[in-house]
Amino acid sequence: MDIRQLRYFTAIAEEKQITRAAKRLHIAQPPLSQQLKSLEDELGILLFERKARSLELTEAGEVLYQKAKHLLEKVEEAVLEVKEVGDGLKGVLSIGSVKTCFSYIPERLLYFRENYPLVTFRLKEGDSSLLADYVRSREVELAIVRLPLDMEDFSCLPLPTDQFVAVLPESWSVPSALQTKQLSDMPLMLLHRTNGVGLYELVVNKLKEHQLEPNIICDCPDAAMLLSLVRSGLGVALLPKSTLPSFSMQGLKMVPLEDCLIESESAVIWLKDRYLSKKAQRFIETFQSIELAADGR
Amino acid sequence: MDIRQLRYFTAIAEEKQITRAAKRLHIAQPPLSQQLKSLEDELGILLFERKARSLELTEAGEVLYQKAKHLLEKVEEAVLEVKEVGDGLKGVLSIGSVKTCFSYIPERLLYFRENYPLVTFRLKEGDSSLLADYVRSREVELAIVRLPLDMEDFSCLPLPTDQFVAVLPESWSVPSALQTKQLSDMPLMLLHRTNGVGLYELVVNKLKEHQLEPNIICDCPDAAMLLSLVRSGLGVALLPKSTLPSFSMQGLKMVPLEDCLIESESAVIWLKDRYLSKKAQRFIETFQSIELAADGR
DNA sequence: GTAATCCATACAAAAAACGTATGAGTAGAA
DNA sequence: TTCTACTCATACGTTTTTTGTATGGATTAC
Repeated sequence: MDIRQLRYFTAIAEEKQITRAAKRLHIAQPPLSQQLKSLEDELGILLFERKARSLELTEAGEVLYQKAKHLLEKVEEAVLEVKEVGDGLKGVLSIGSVKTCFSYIPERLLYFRENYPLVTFRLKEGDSSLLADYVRSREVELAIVRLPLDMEDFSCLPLPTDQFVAVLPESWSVPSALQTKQLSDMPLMLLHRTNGVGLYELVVNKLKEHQLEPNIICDCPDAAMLLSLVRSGLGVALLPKSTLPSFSMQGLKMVPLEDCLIESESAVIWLKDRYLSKKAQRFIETFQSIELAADGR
Repeated sequence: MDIRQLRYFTAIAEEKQITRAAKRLHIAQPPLSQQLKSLEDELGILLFERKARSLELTEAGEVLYQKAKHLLEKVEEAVLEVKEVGDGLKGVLSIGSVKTCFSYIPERLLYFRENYPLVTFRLKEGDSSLLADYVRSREVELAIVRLPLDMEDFSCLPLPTDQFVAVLPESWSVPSALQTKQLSDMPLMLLHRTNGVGLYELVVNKLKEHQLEPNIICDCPDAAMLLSLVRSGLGVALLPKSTLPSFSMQGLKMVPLEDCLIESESAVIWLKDRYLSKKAQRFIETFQSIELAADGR
């Protein structure tokens, strides 16, 4: 039995005539007679009672007609849904993001969902090297991470570079801007990945390049913890500016670095030369178009 | 899209390998590759992610797999059910029966249902000519009727001939047997069809053949009414013997006709040279085998 | 009785599916 | 690394299936 045969059969059942059904199906009449016969032979039963002028369904034929109609509907439905999923119009998209980049997410998710309302999201977070592993193991399809990162396995879409700012306790007497060299006098606190090379090393190296010996009193993988420590007056945190919108700044003061030497780069990454779902592709396109729009401003 | 292609696809999805799936399907590997490709082309989407050693379903592939599995089950189910109905093992069988033959029914229905427990019944009643019309218009597939009847449109299975008996009020002084000629003295009551020629004419003609002028004081299409009239002492009813088991004989007395001149014939009838459902055919076979068994006694 | 319809069959052409042979790419072992 | 083993994809010829054309038989409408 065949889907085509079922279509033929239902056409005959509805037209009650092979000739008319053949016209409707845009085929000649004899093949349709034959297909009906072969279906009847295969089932070993008579589906139509051949009356003089028209064909009438037998009881078994009626049963098959009801089933076939239902089945054909289901088939159509399945094809449509599979196509939607395949075209990235529907499905679940797993994304990872480091917390310090999370401020990029909401706006873009909102925009994406306007265009693809059937796509839902599953978010994971972690530091960049963990997220890179998630991408490699397919736990997420793409991730928003801070560079540097070993990019051998990944394709990427760079996000706008991001200046580092200093975050000081509000209680401190705070200048409106800082020179980088002033930092060496202050107790610094930096983000540090649980493993791998990242921002921490970037900052330390940058400062050393300028013959500055930083006074790092704490490193921590979590920005919220870090900011709490600042709030308590322990020291000064150095963070990419884009990190801050996600956190409460109560009791804190952000101060830009006047001679900004340190910049942070972020990027959307995904597995290079491997299957990437359509919805992930569309998500990346969305990201891209938003960057372009932002550039245009 | 094709049922075969869905079968192929699910096999690949389950085996995660085209080679293994091809073995399972008893075909060579290349055609299976082709069929998969043609399915993917038709849908316009990738169903499997070609990994080095095995194929993994994409999200769209996973959706199709779930749908396909379900669809294939439904197809199997539909085929089985259609076959059952077509083989007469399942369905609704519409039967008509005149009340005076109803005593034939219960035993045979019981026996039939032992062999075909999924077949259910829809019973209609009426006089023989009405039932003949029901058969012609397909309101019932077969009917149990009293002859005579215009048999041009029908095939039939004759049932055992049936002697007429007289039914008298119990209160009357009743002989243990009657001569037919004694009937002419008595007030007779006969069944009479609402239209058409039937038992009534049969009886009247038979009596006239023997130079007996019957004294018919009532005719009535319904046996129950007729027997009520007898019970009240109005007269004597002449009925086929097989009619009586369906009715209460309280206040009545059945008396055989000694020189039984009048016989009634019944038959199962159905449309000649037209489609007859398998279940009806089986019902007729059952009837036949019961008659044979009864003859053998 | 004739024309018009409709279904079924016969046969040829076109399309689809299949099998064999073969090549390219990758994983695991030597 | 090289070699082997294994998998998938492609090319091409063969077989099977499906379709179209031509035609005959049966039935209805005029």
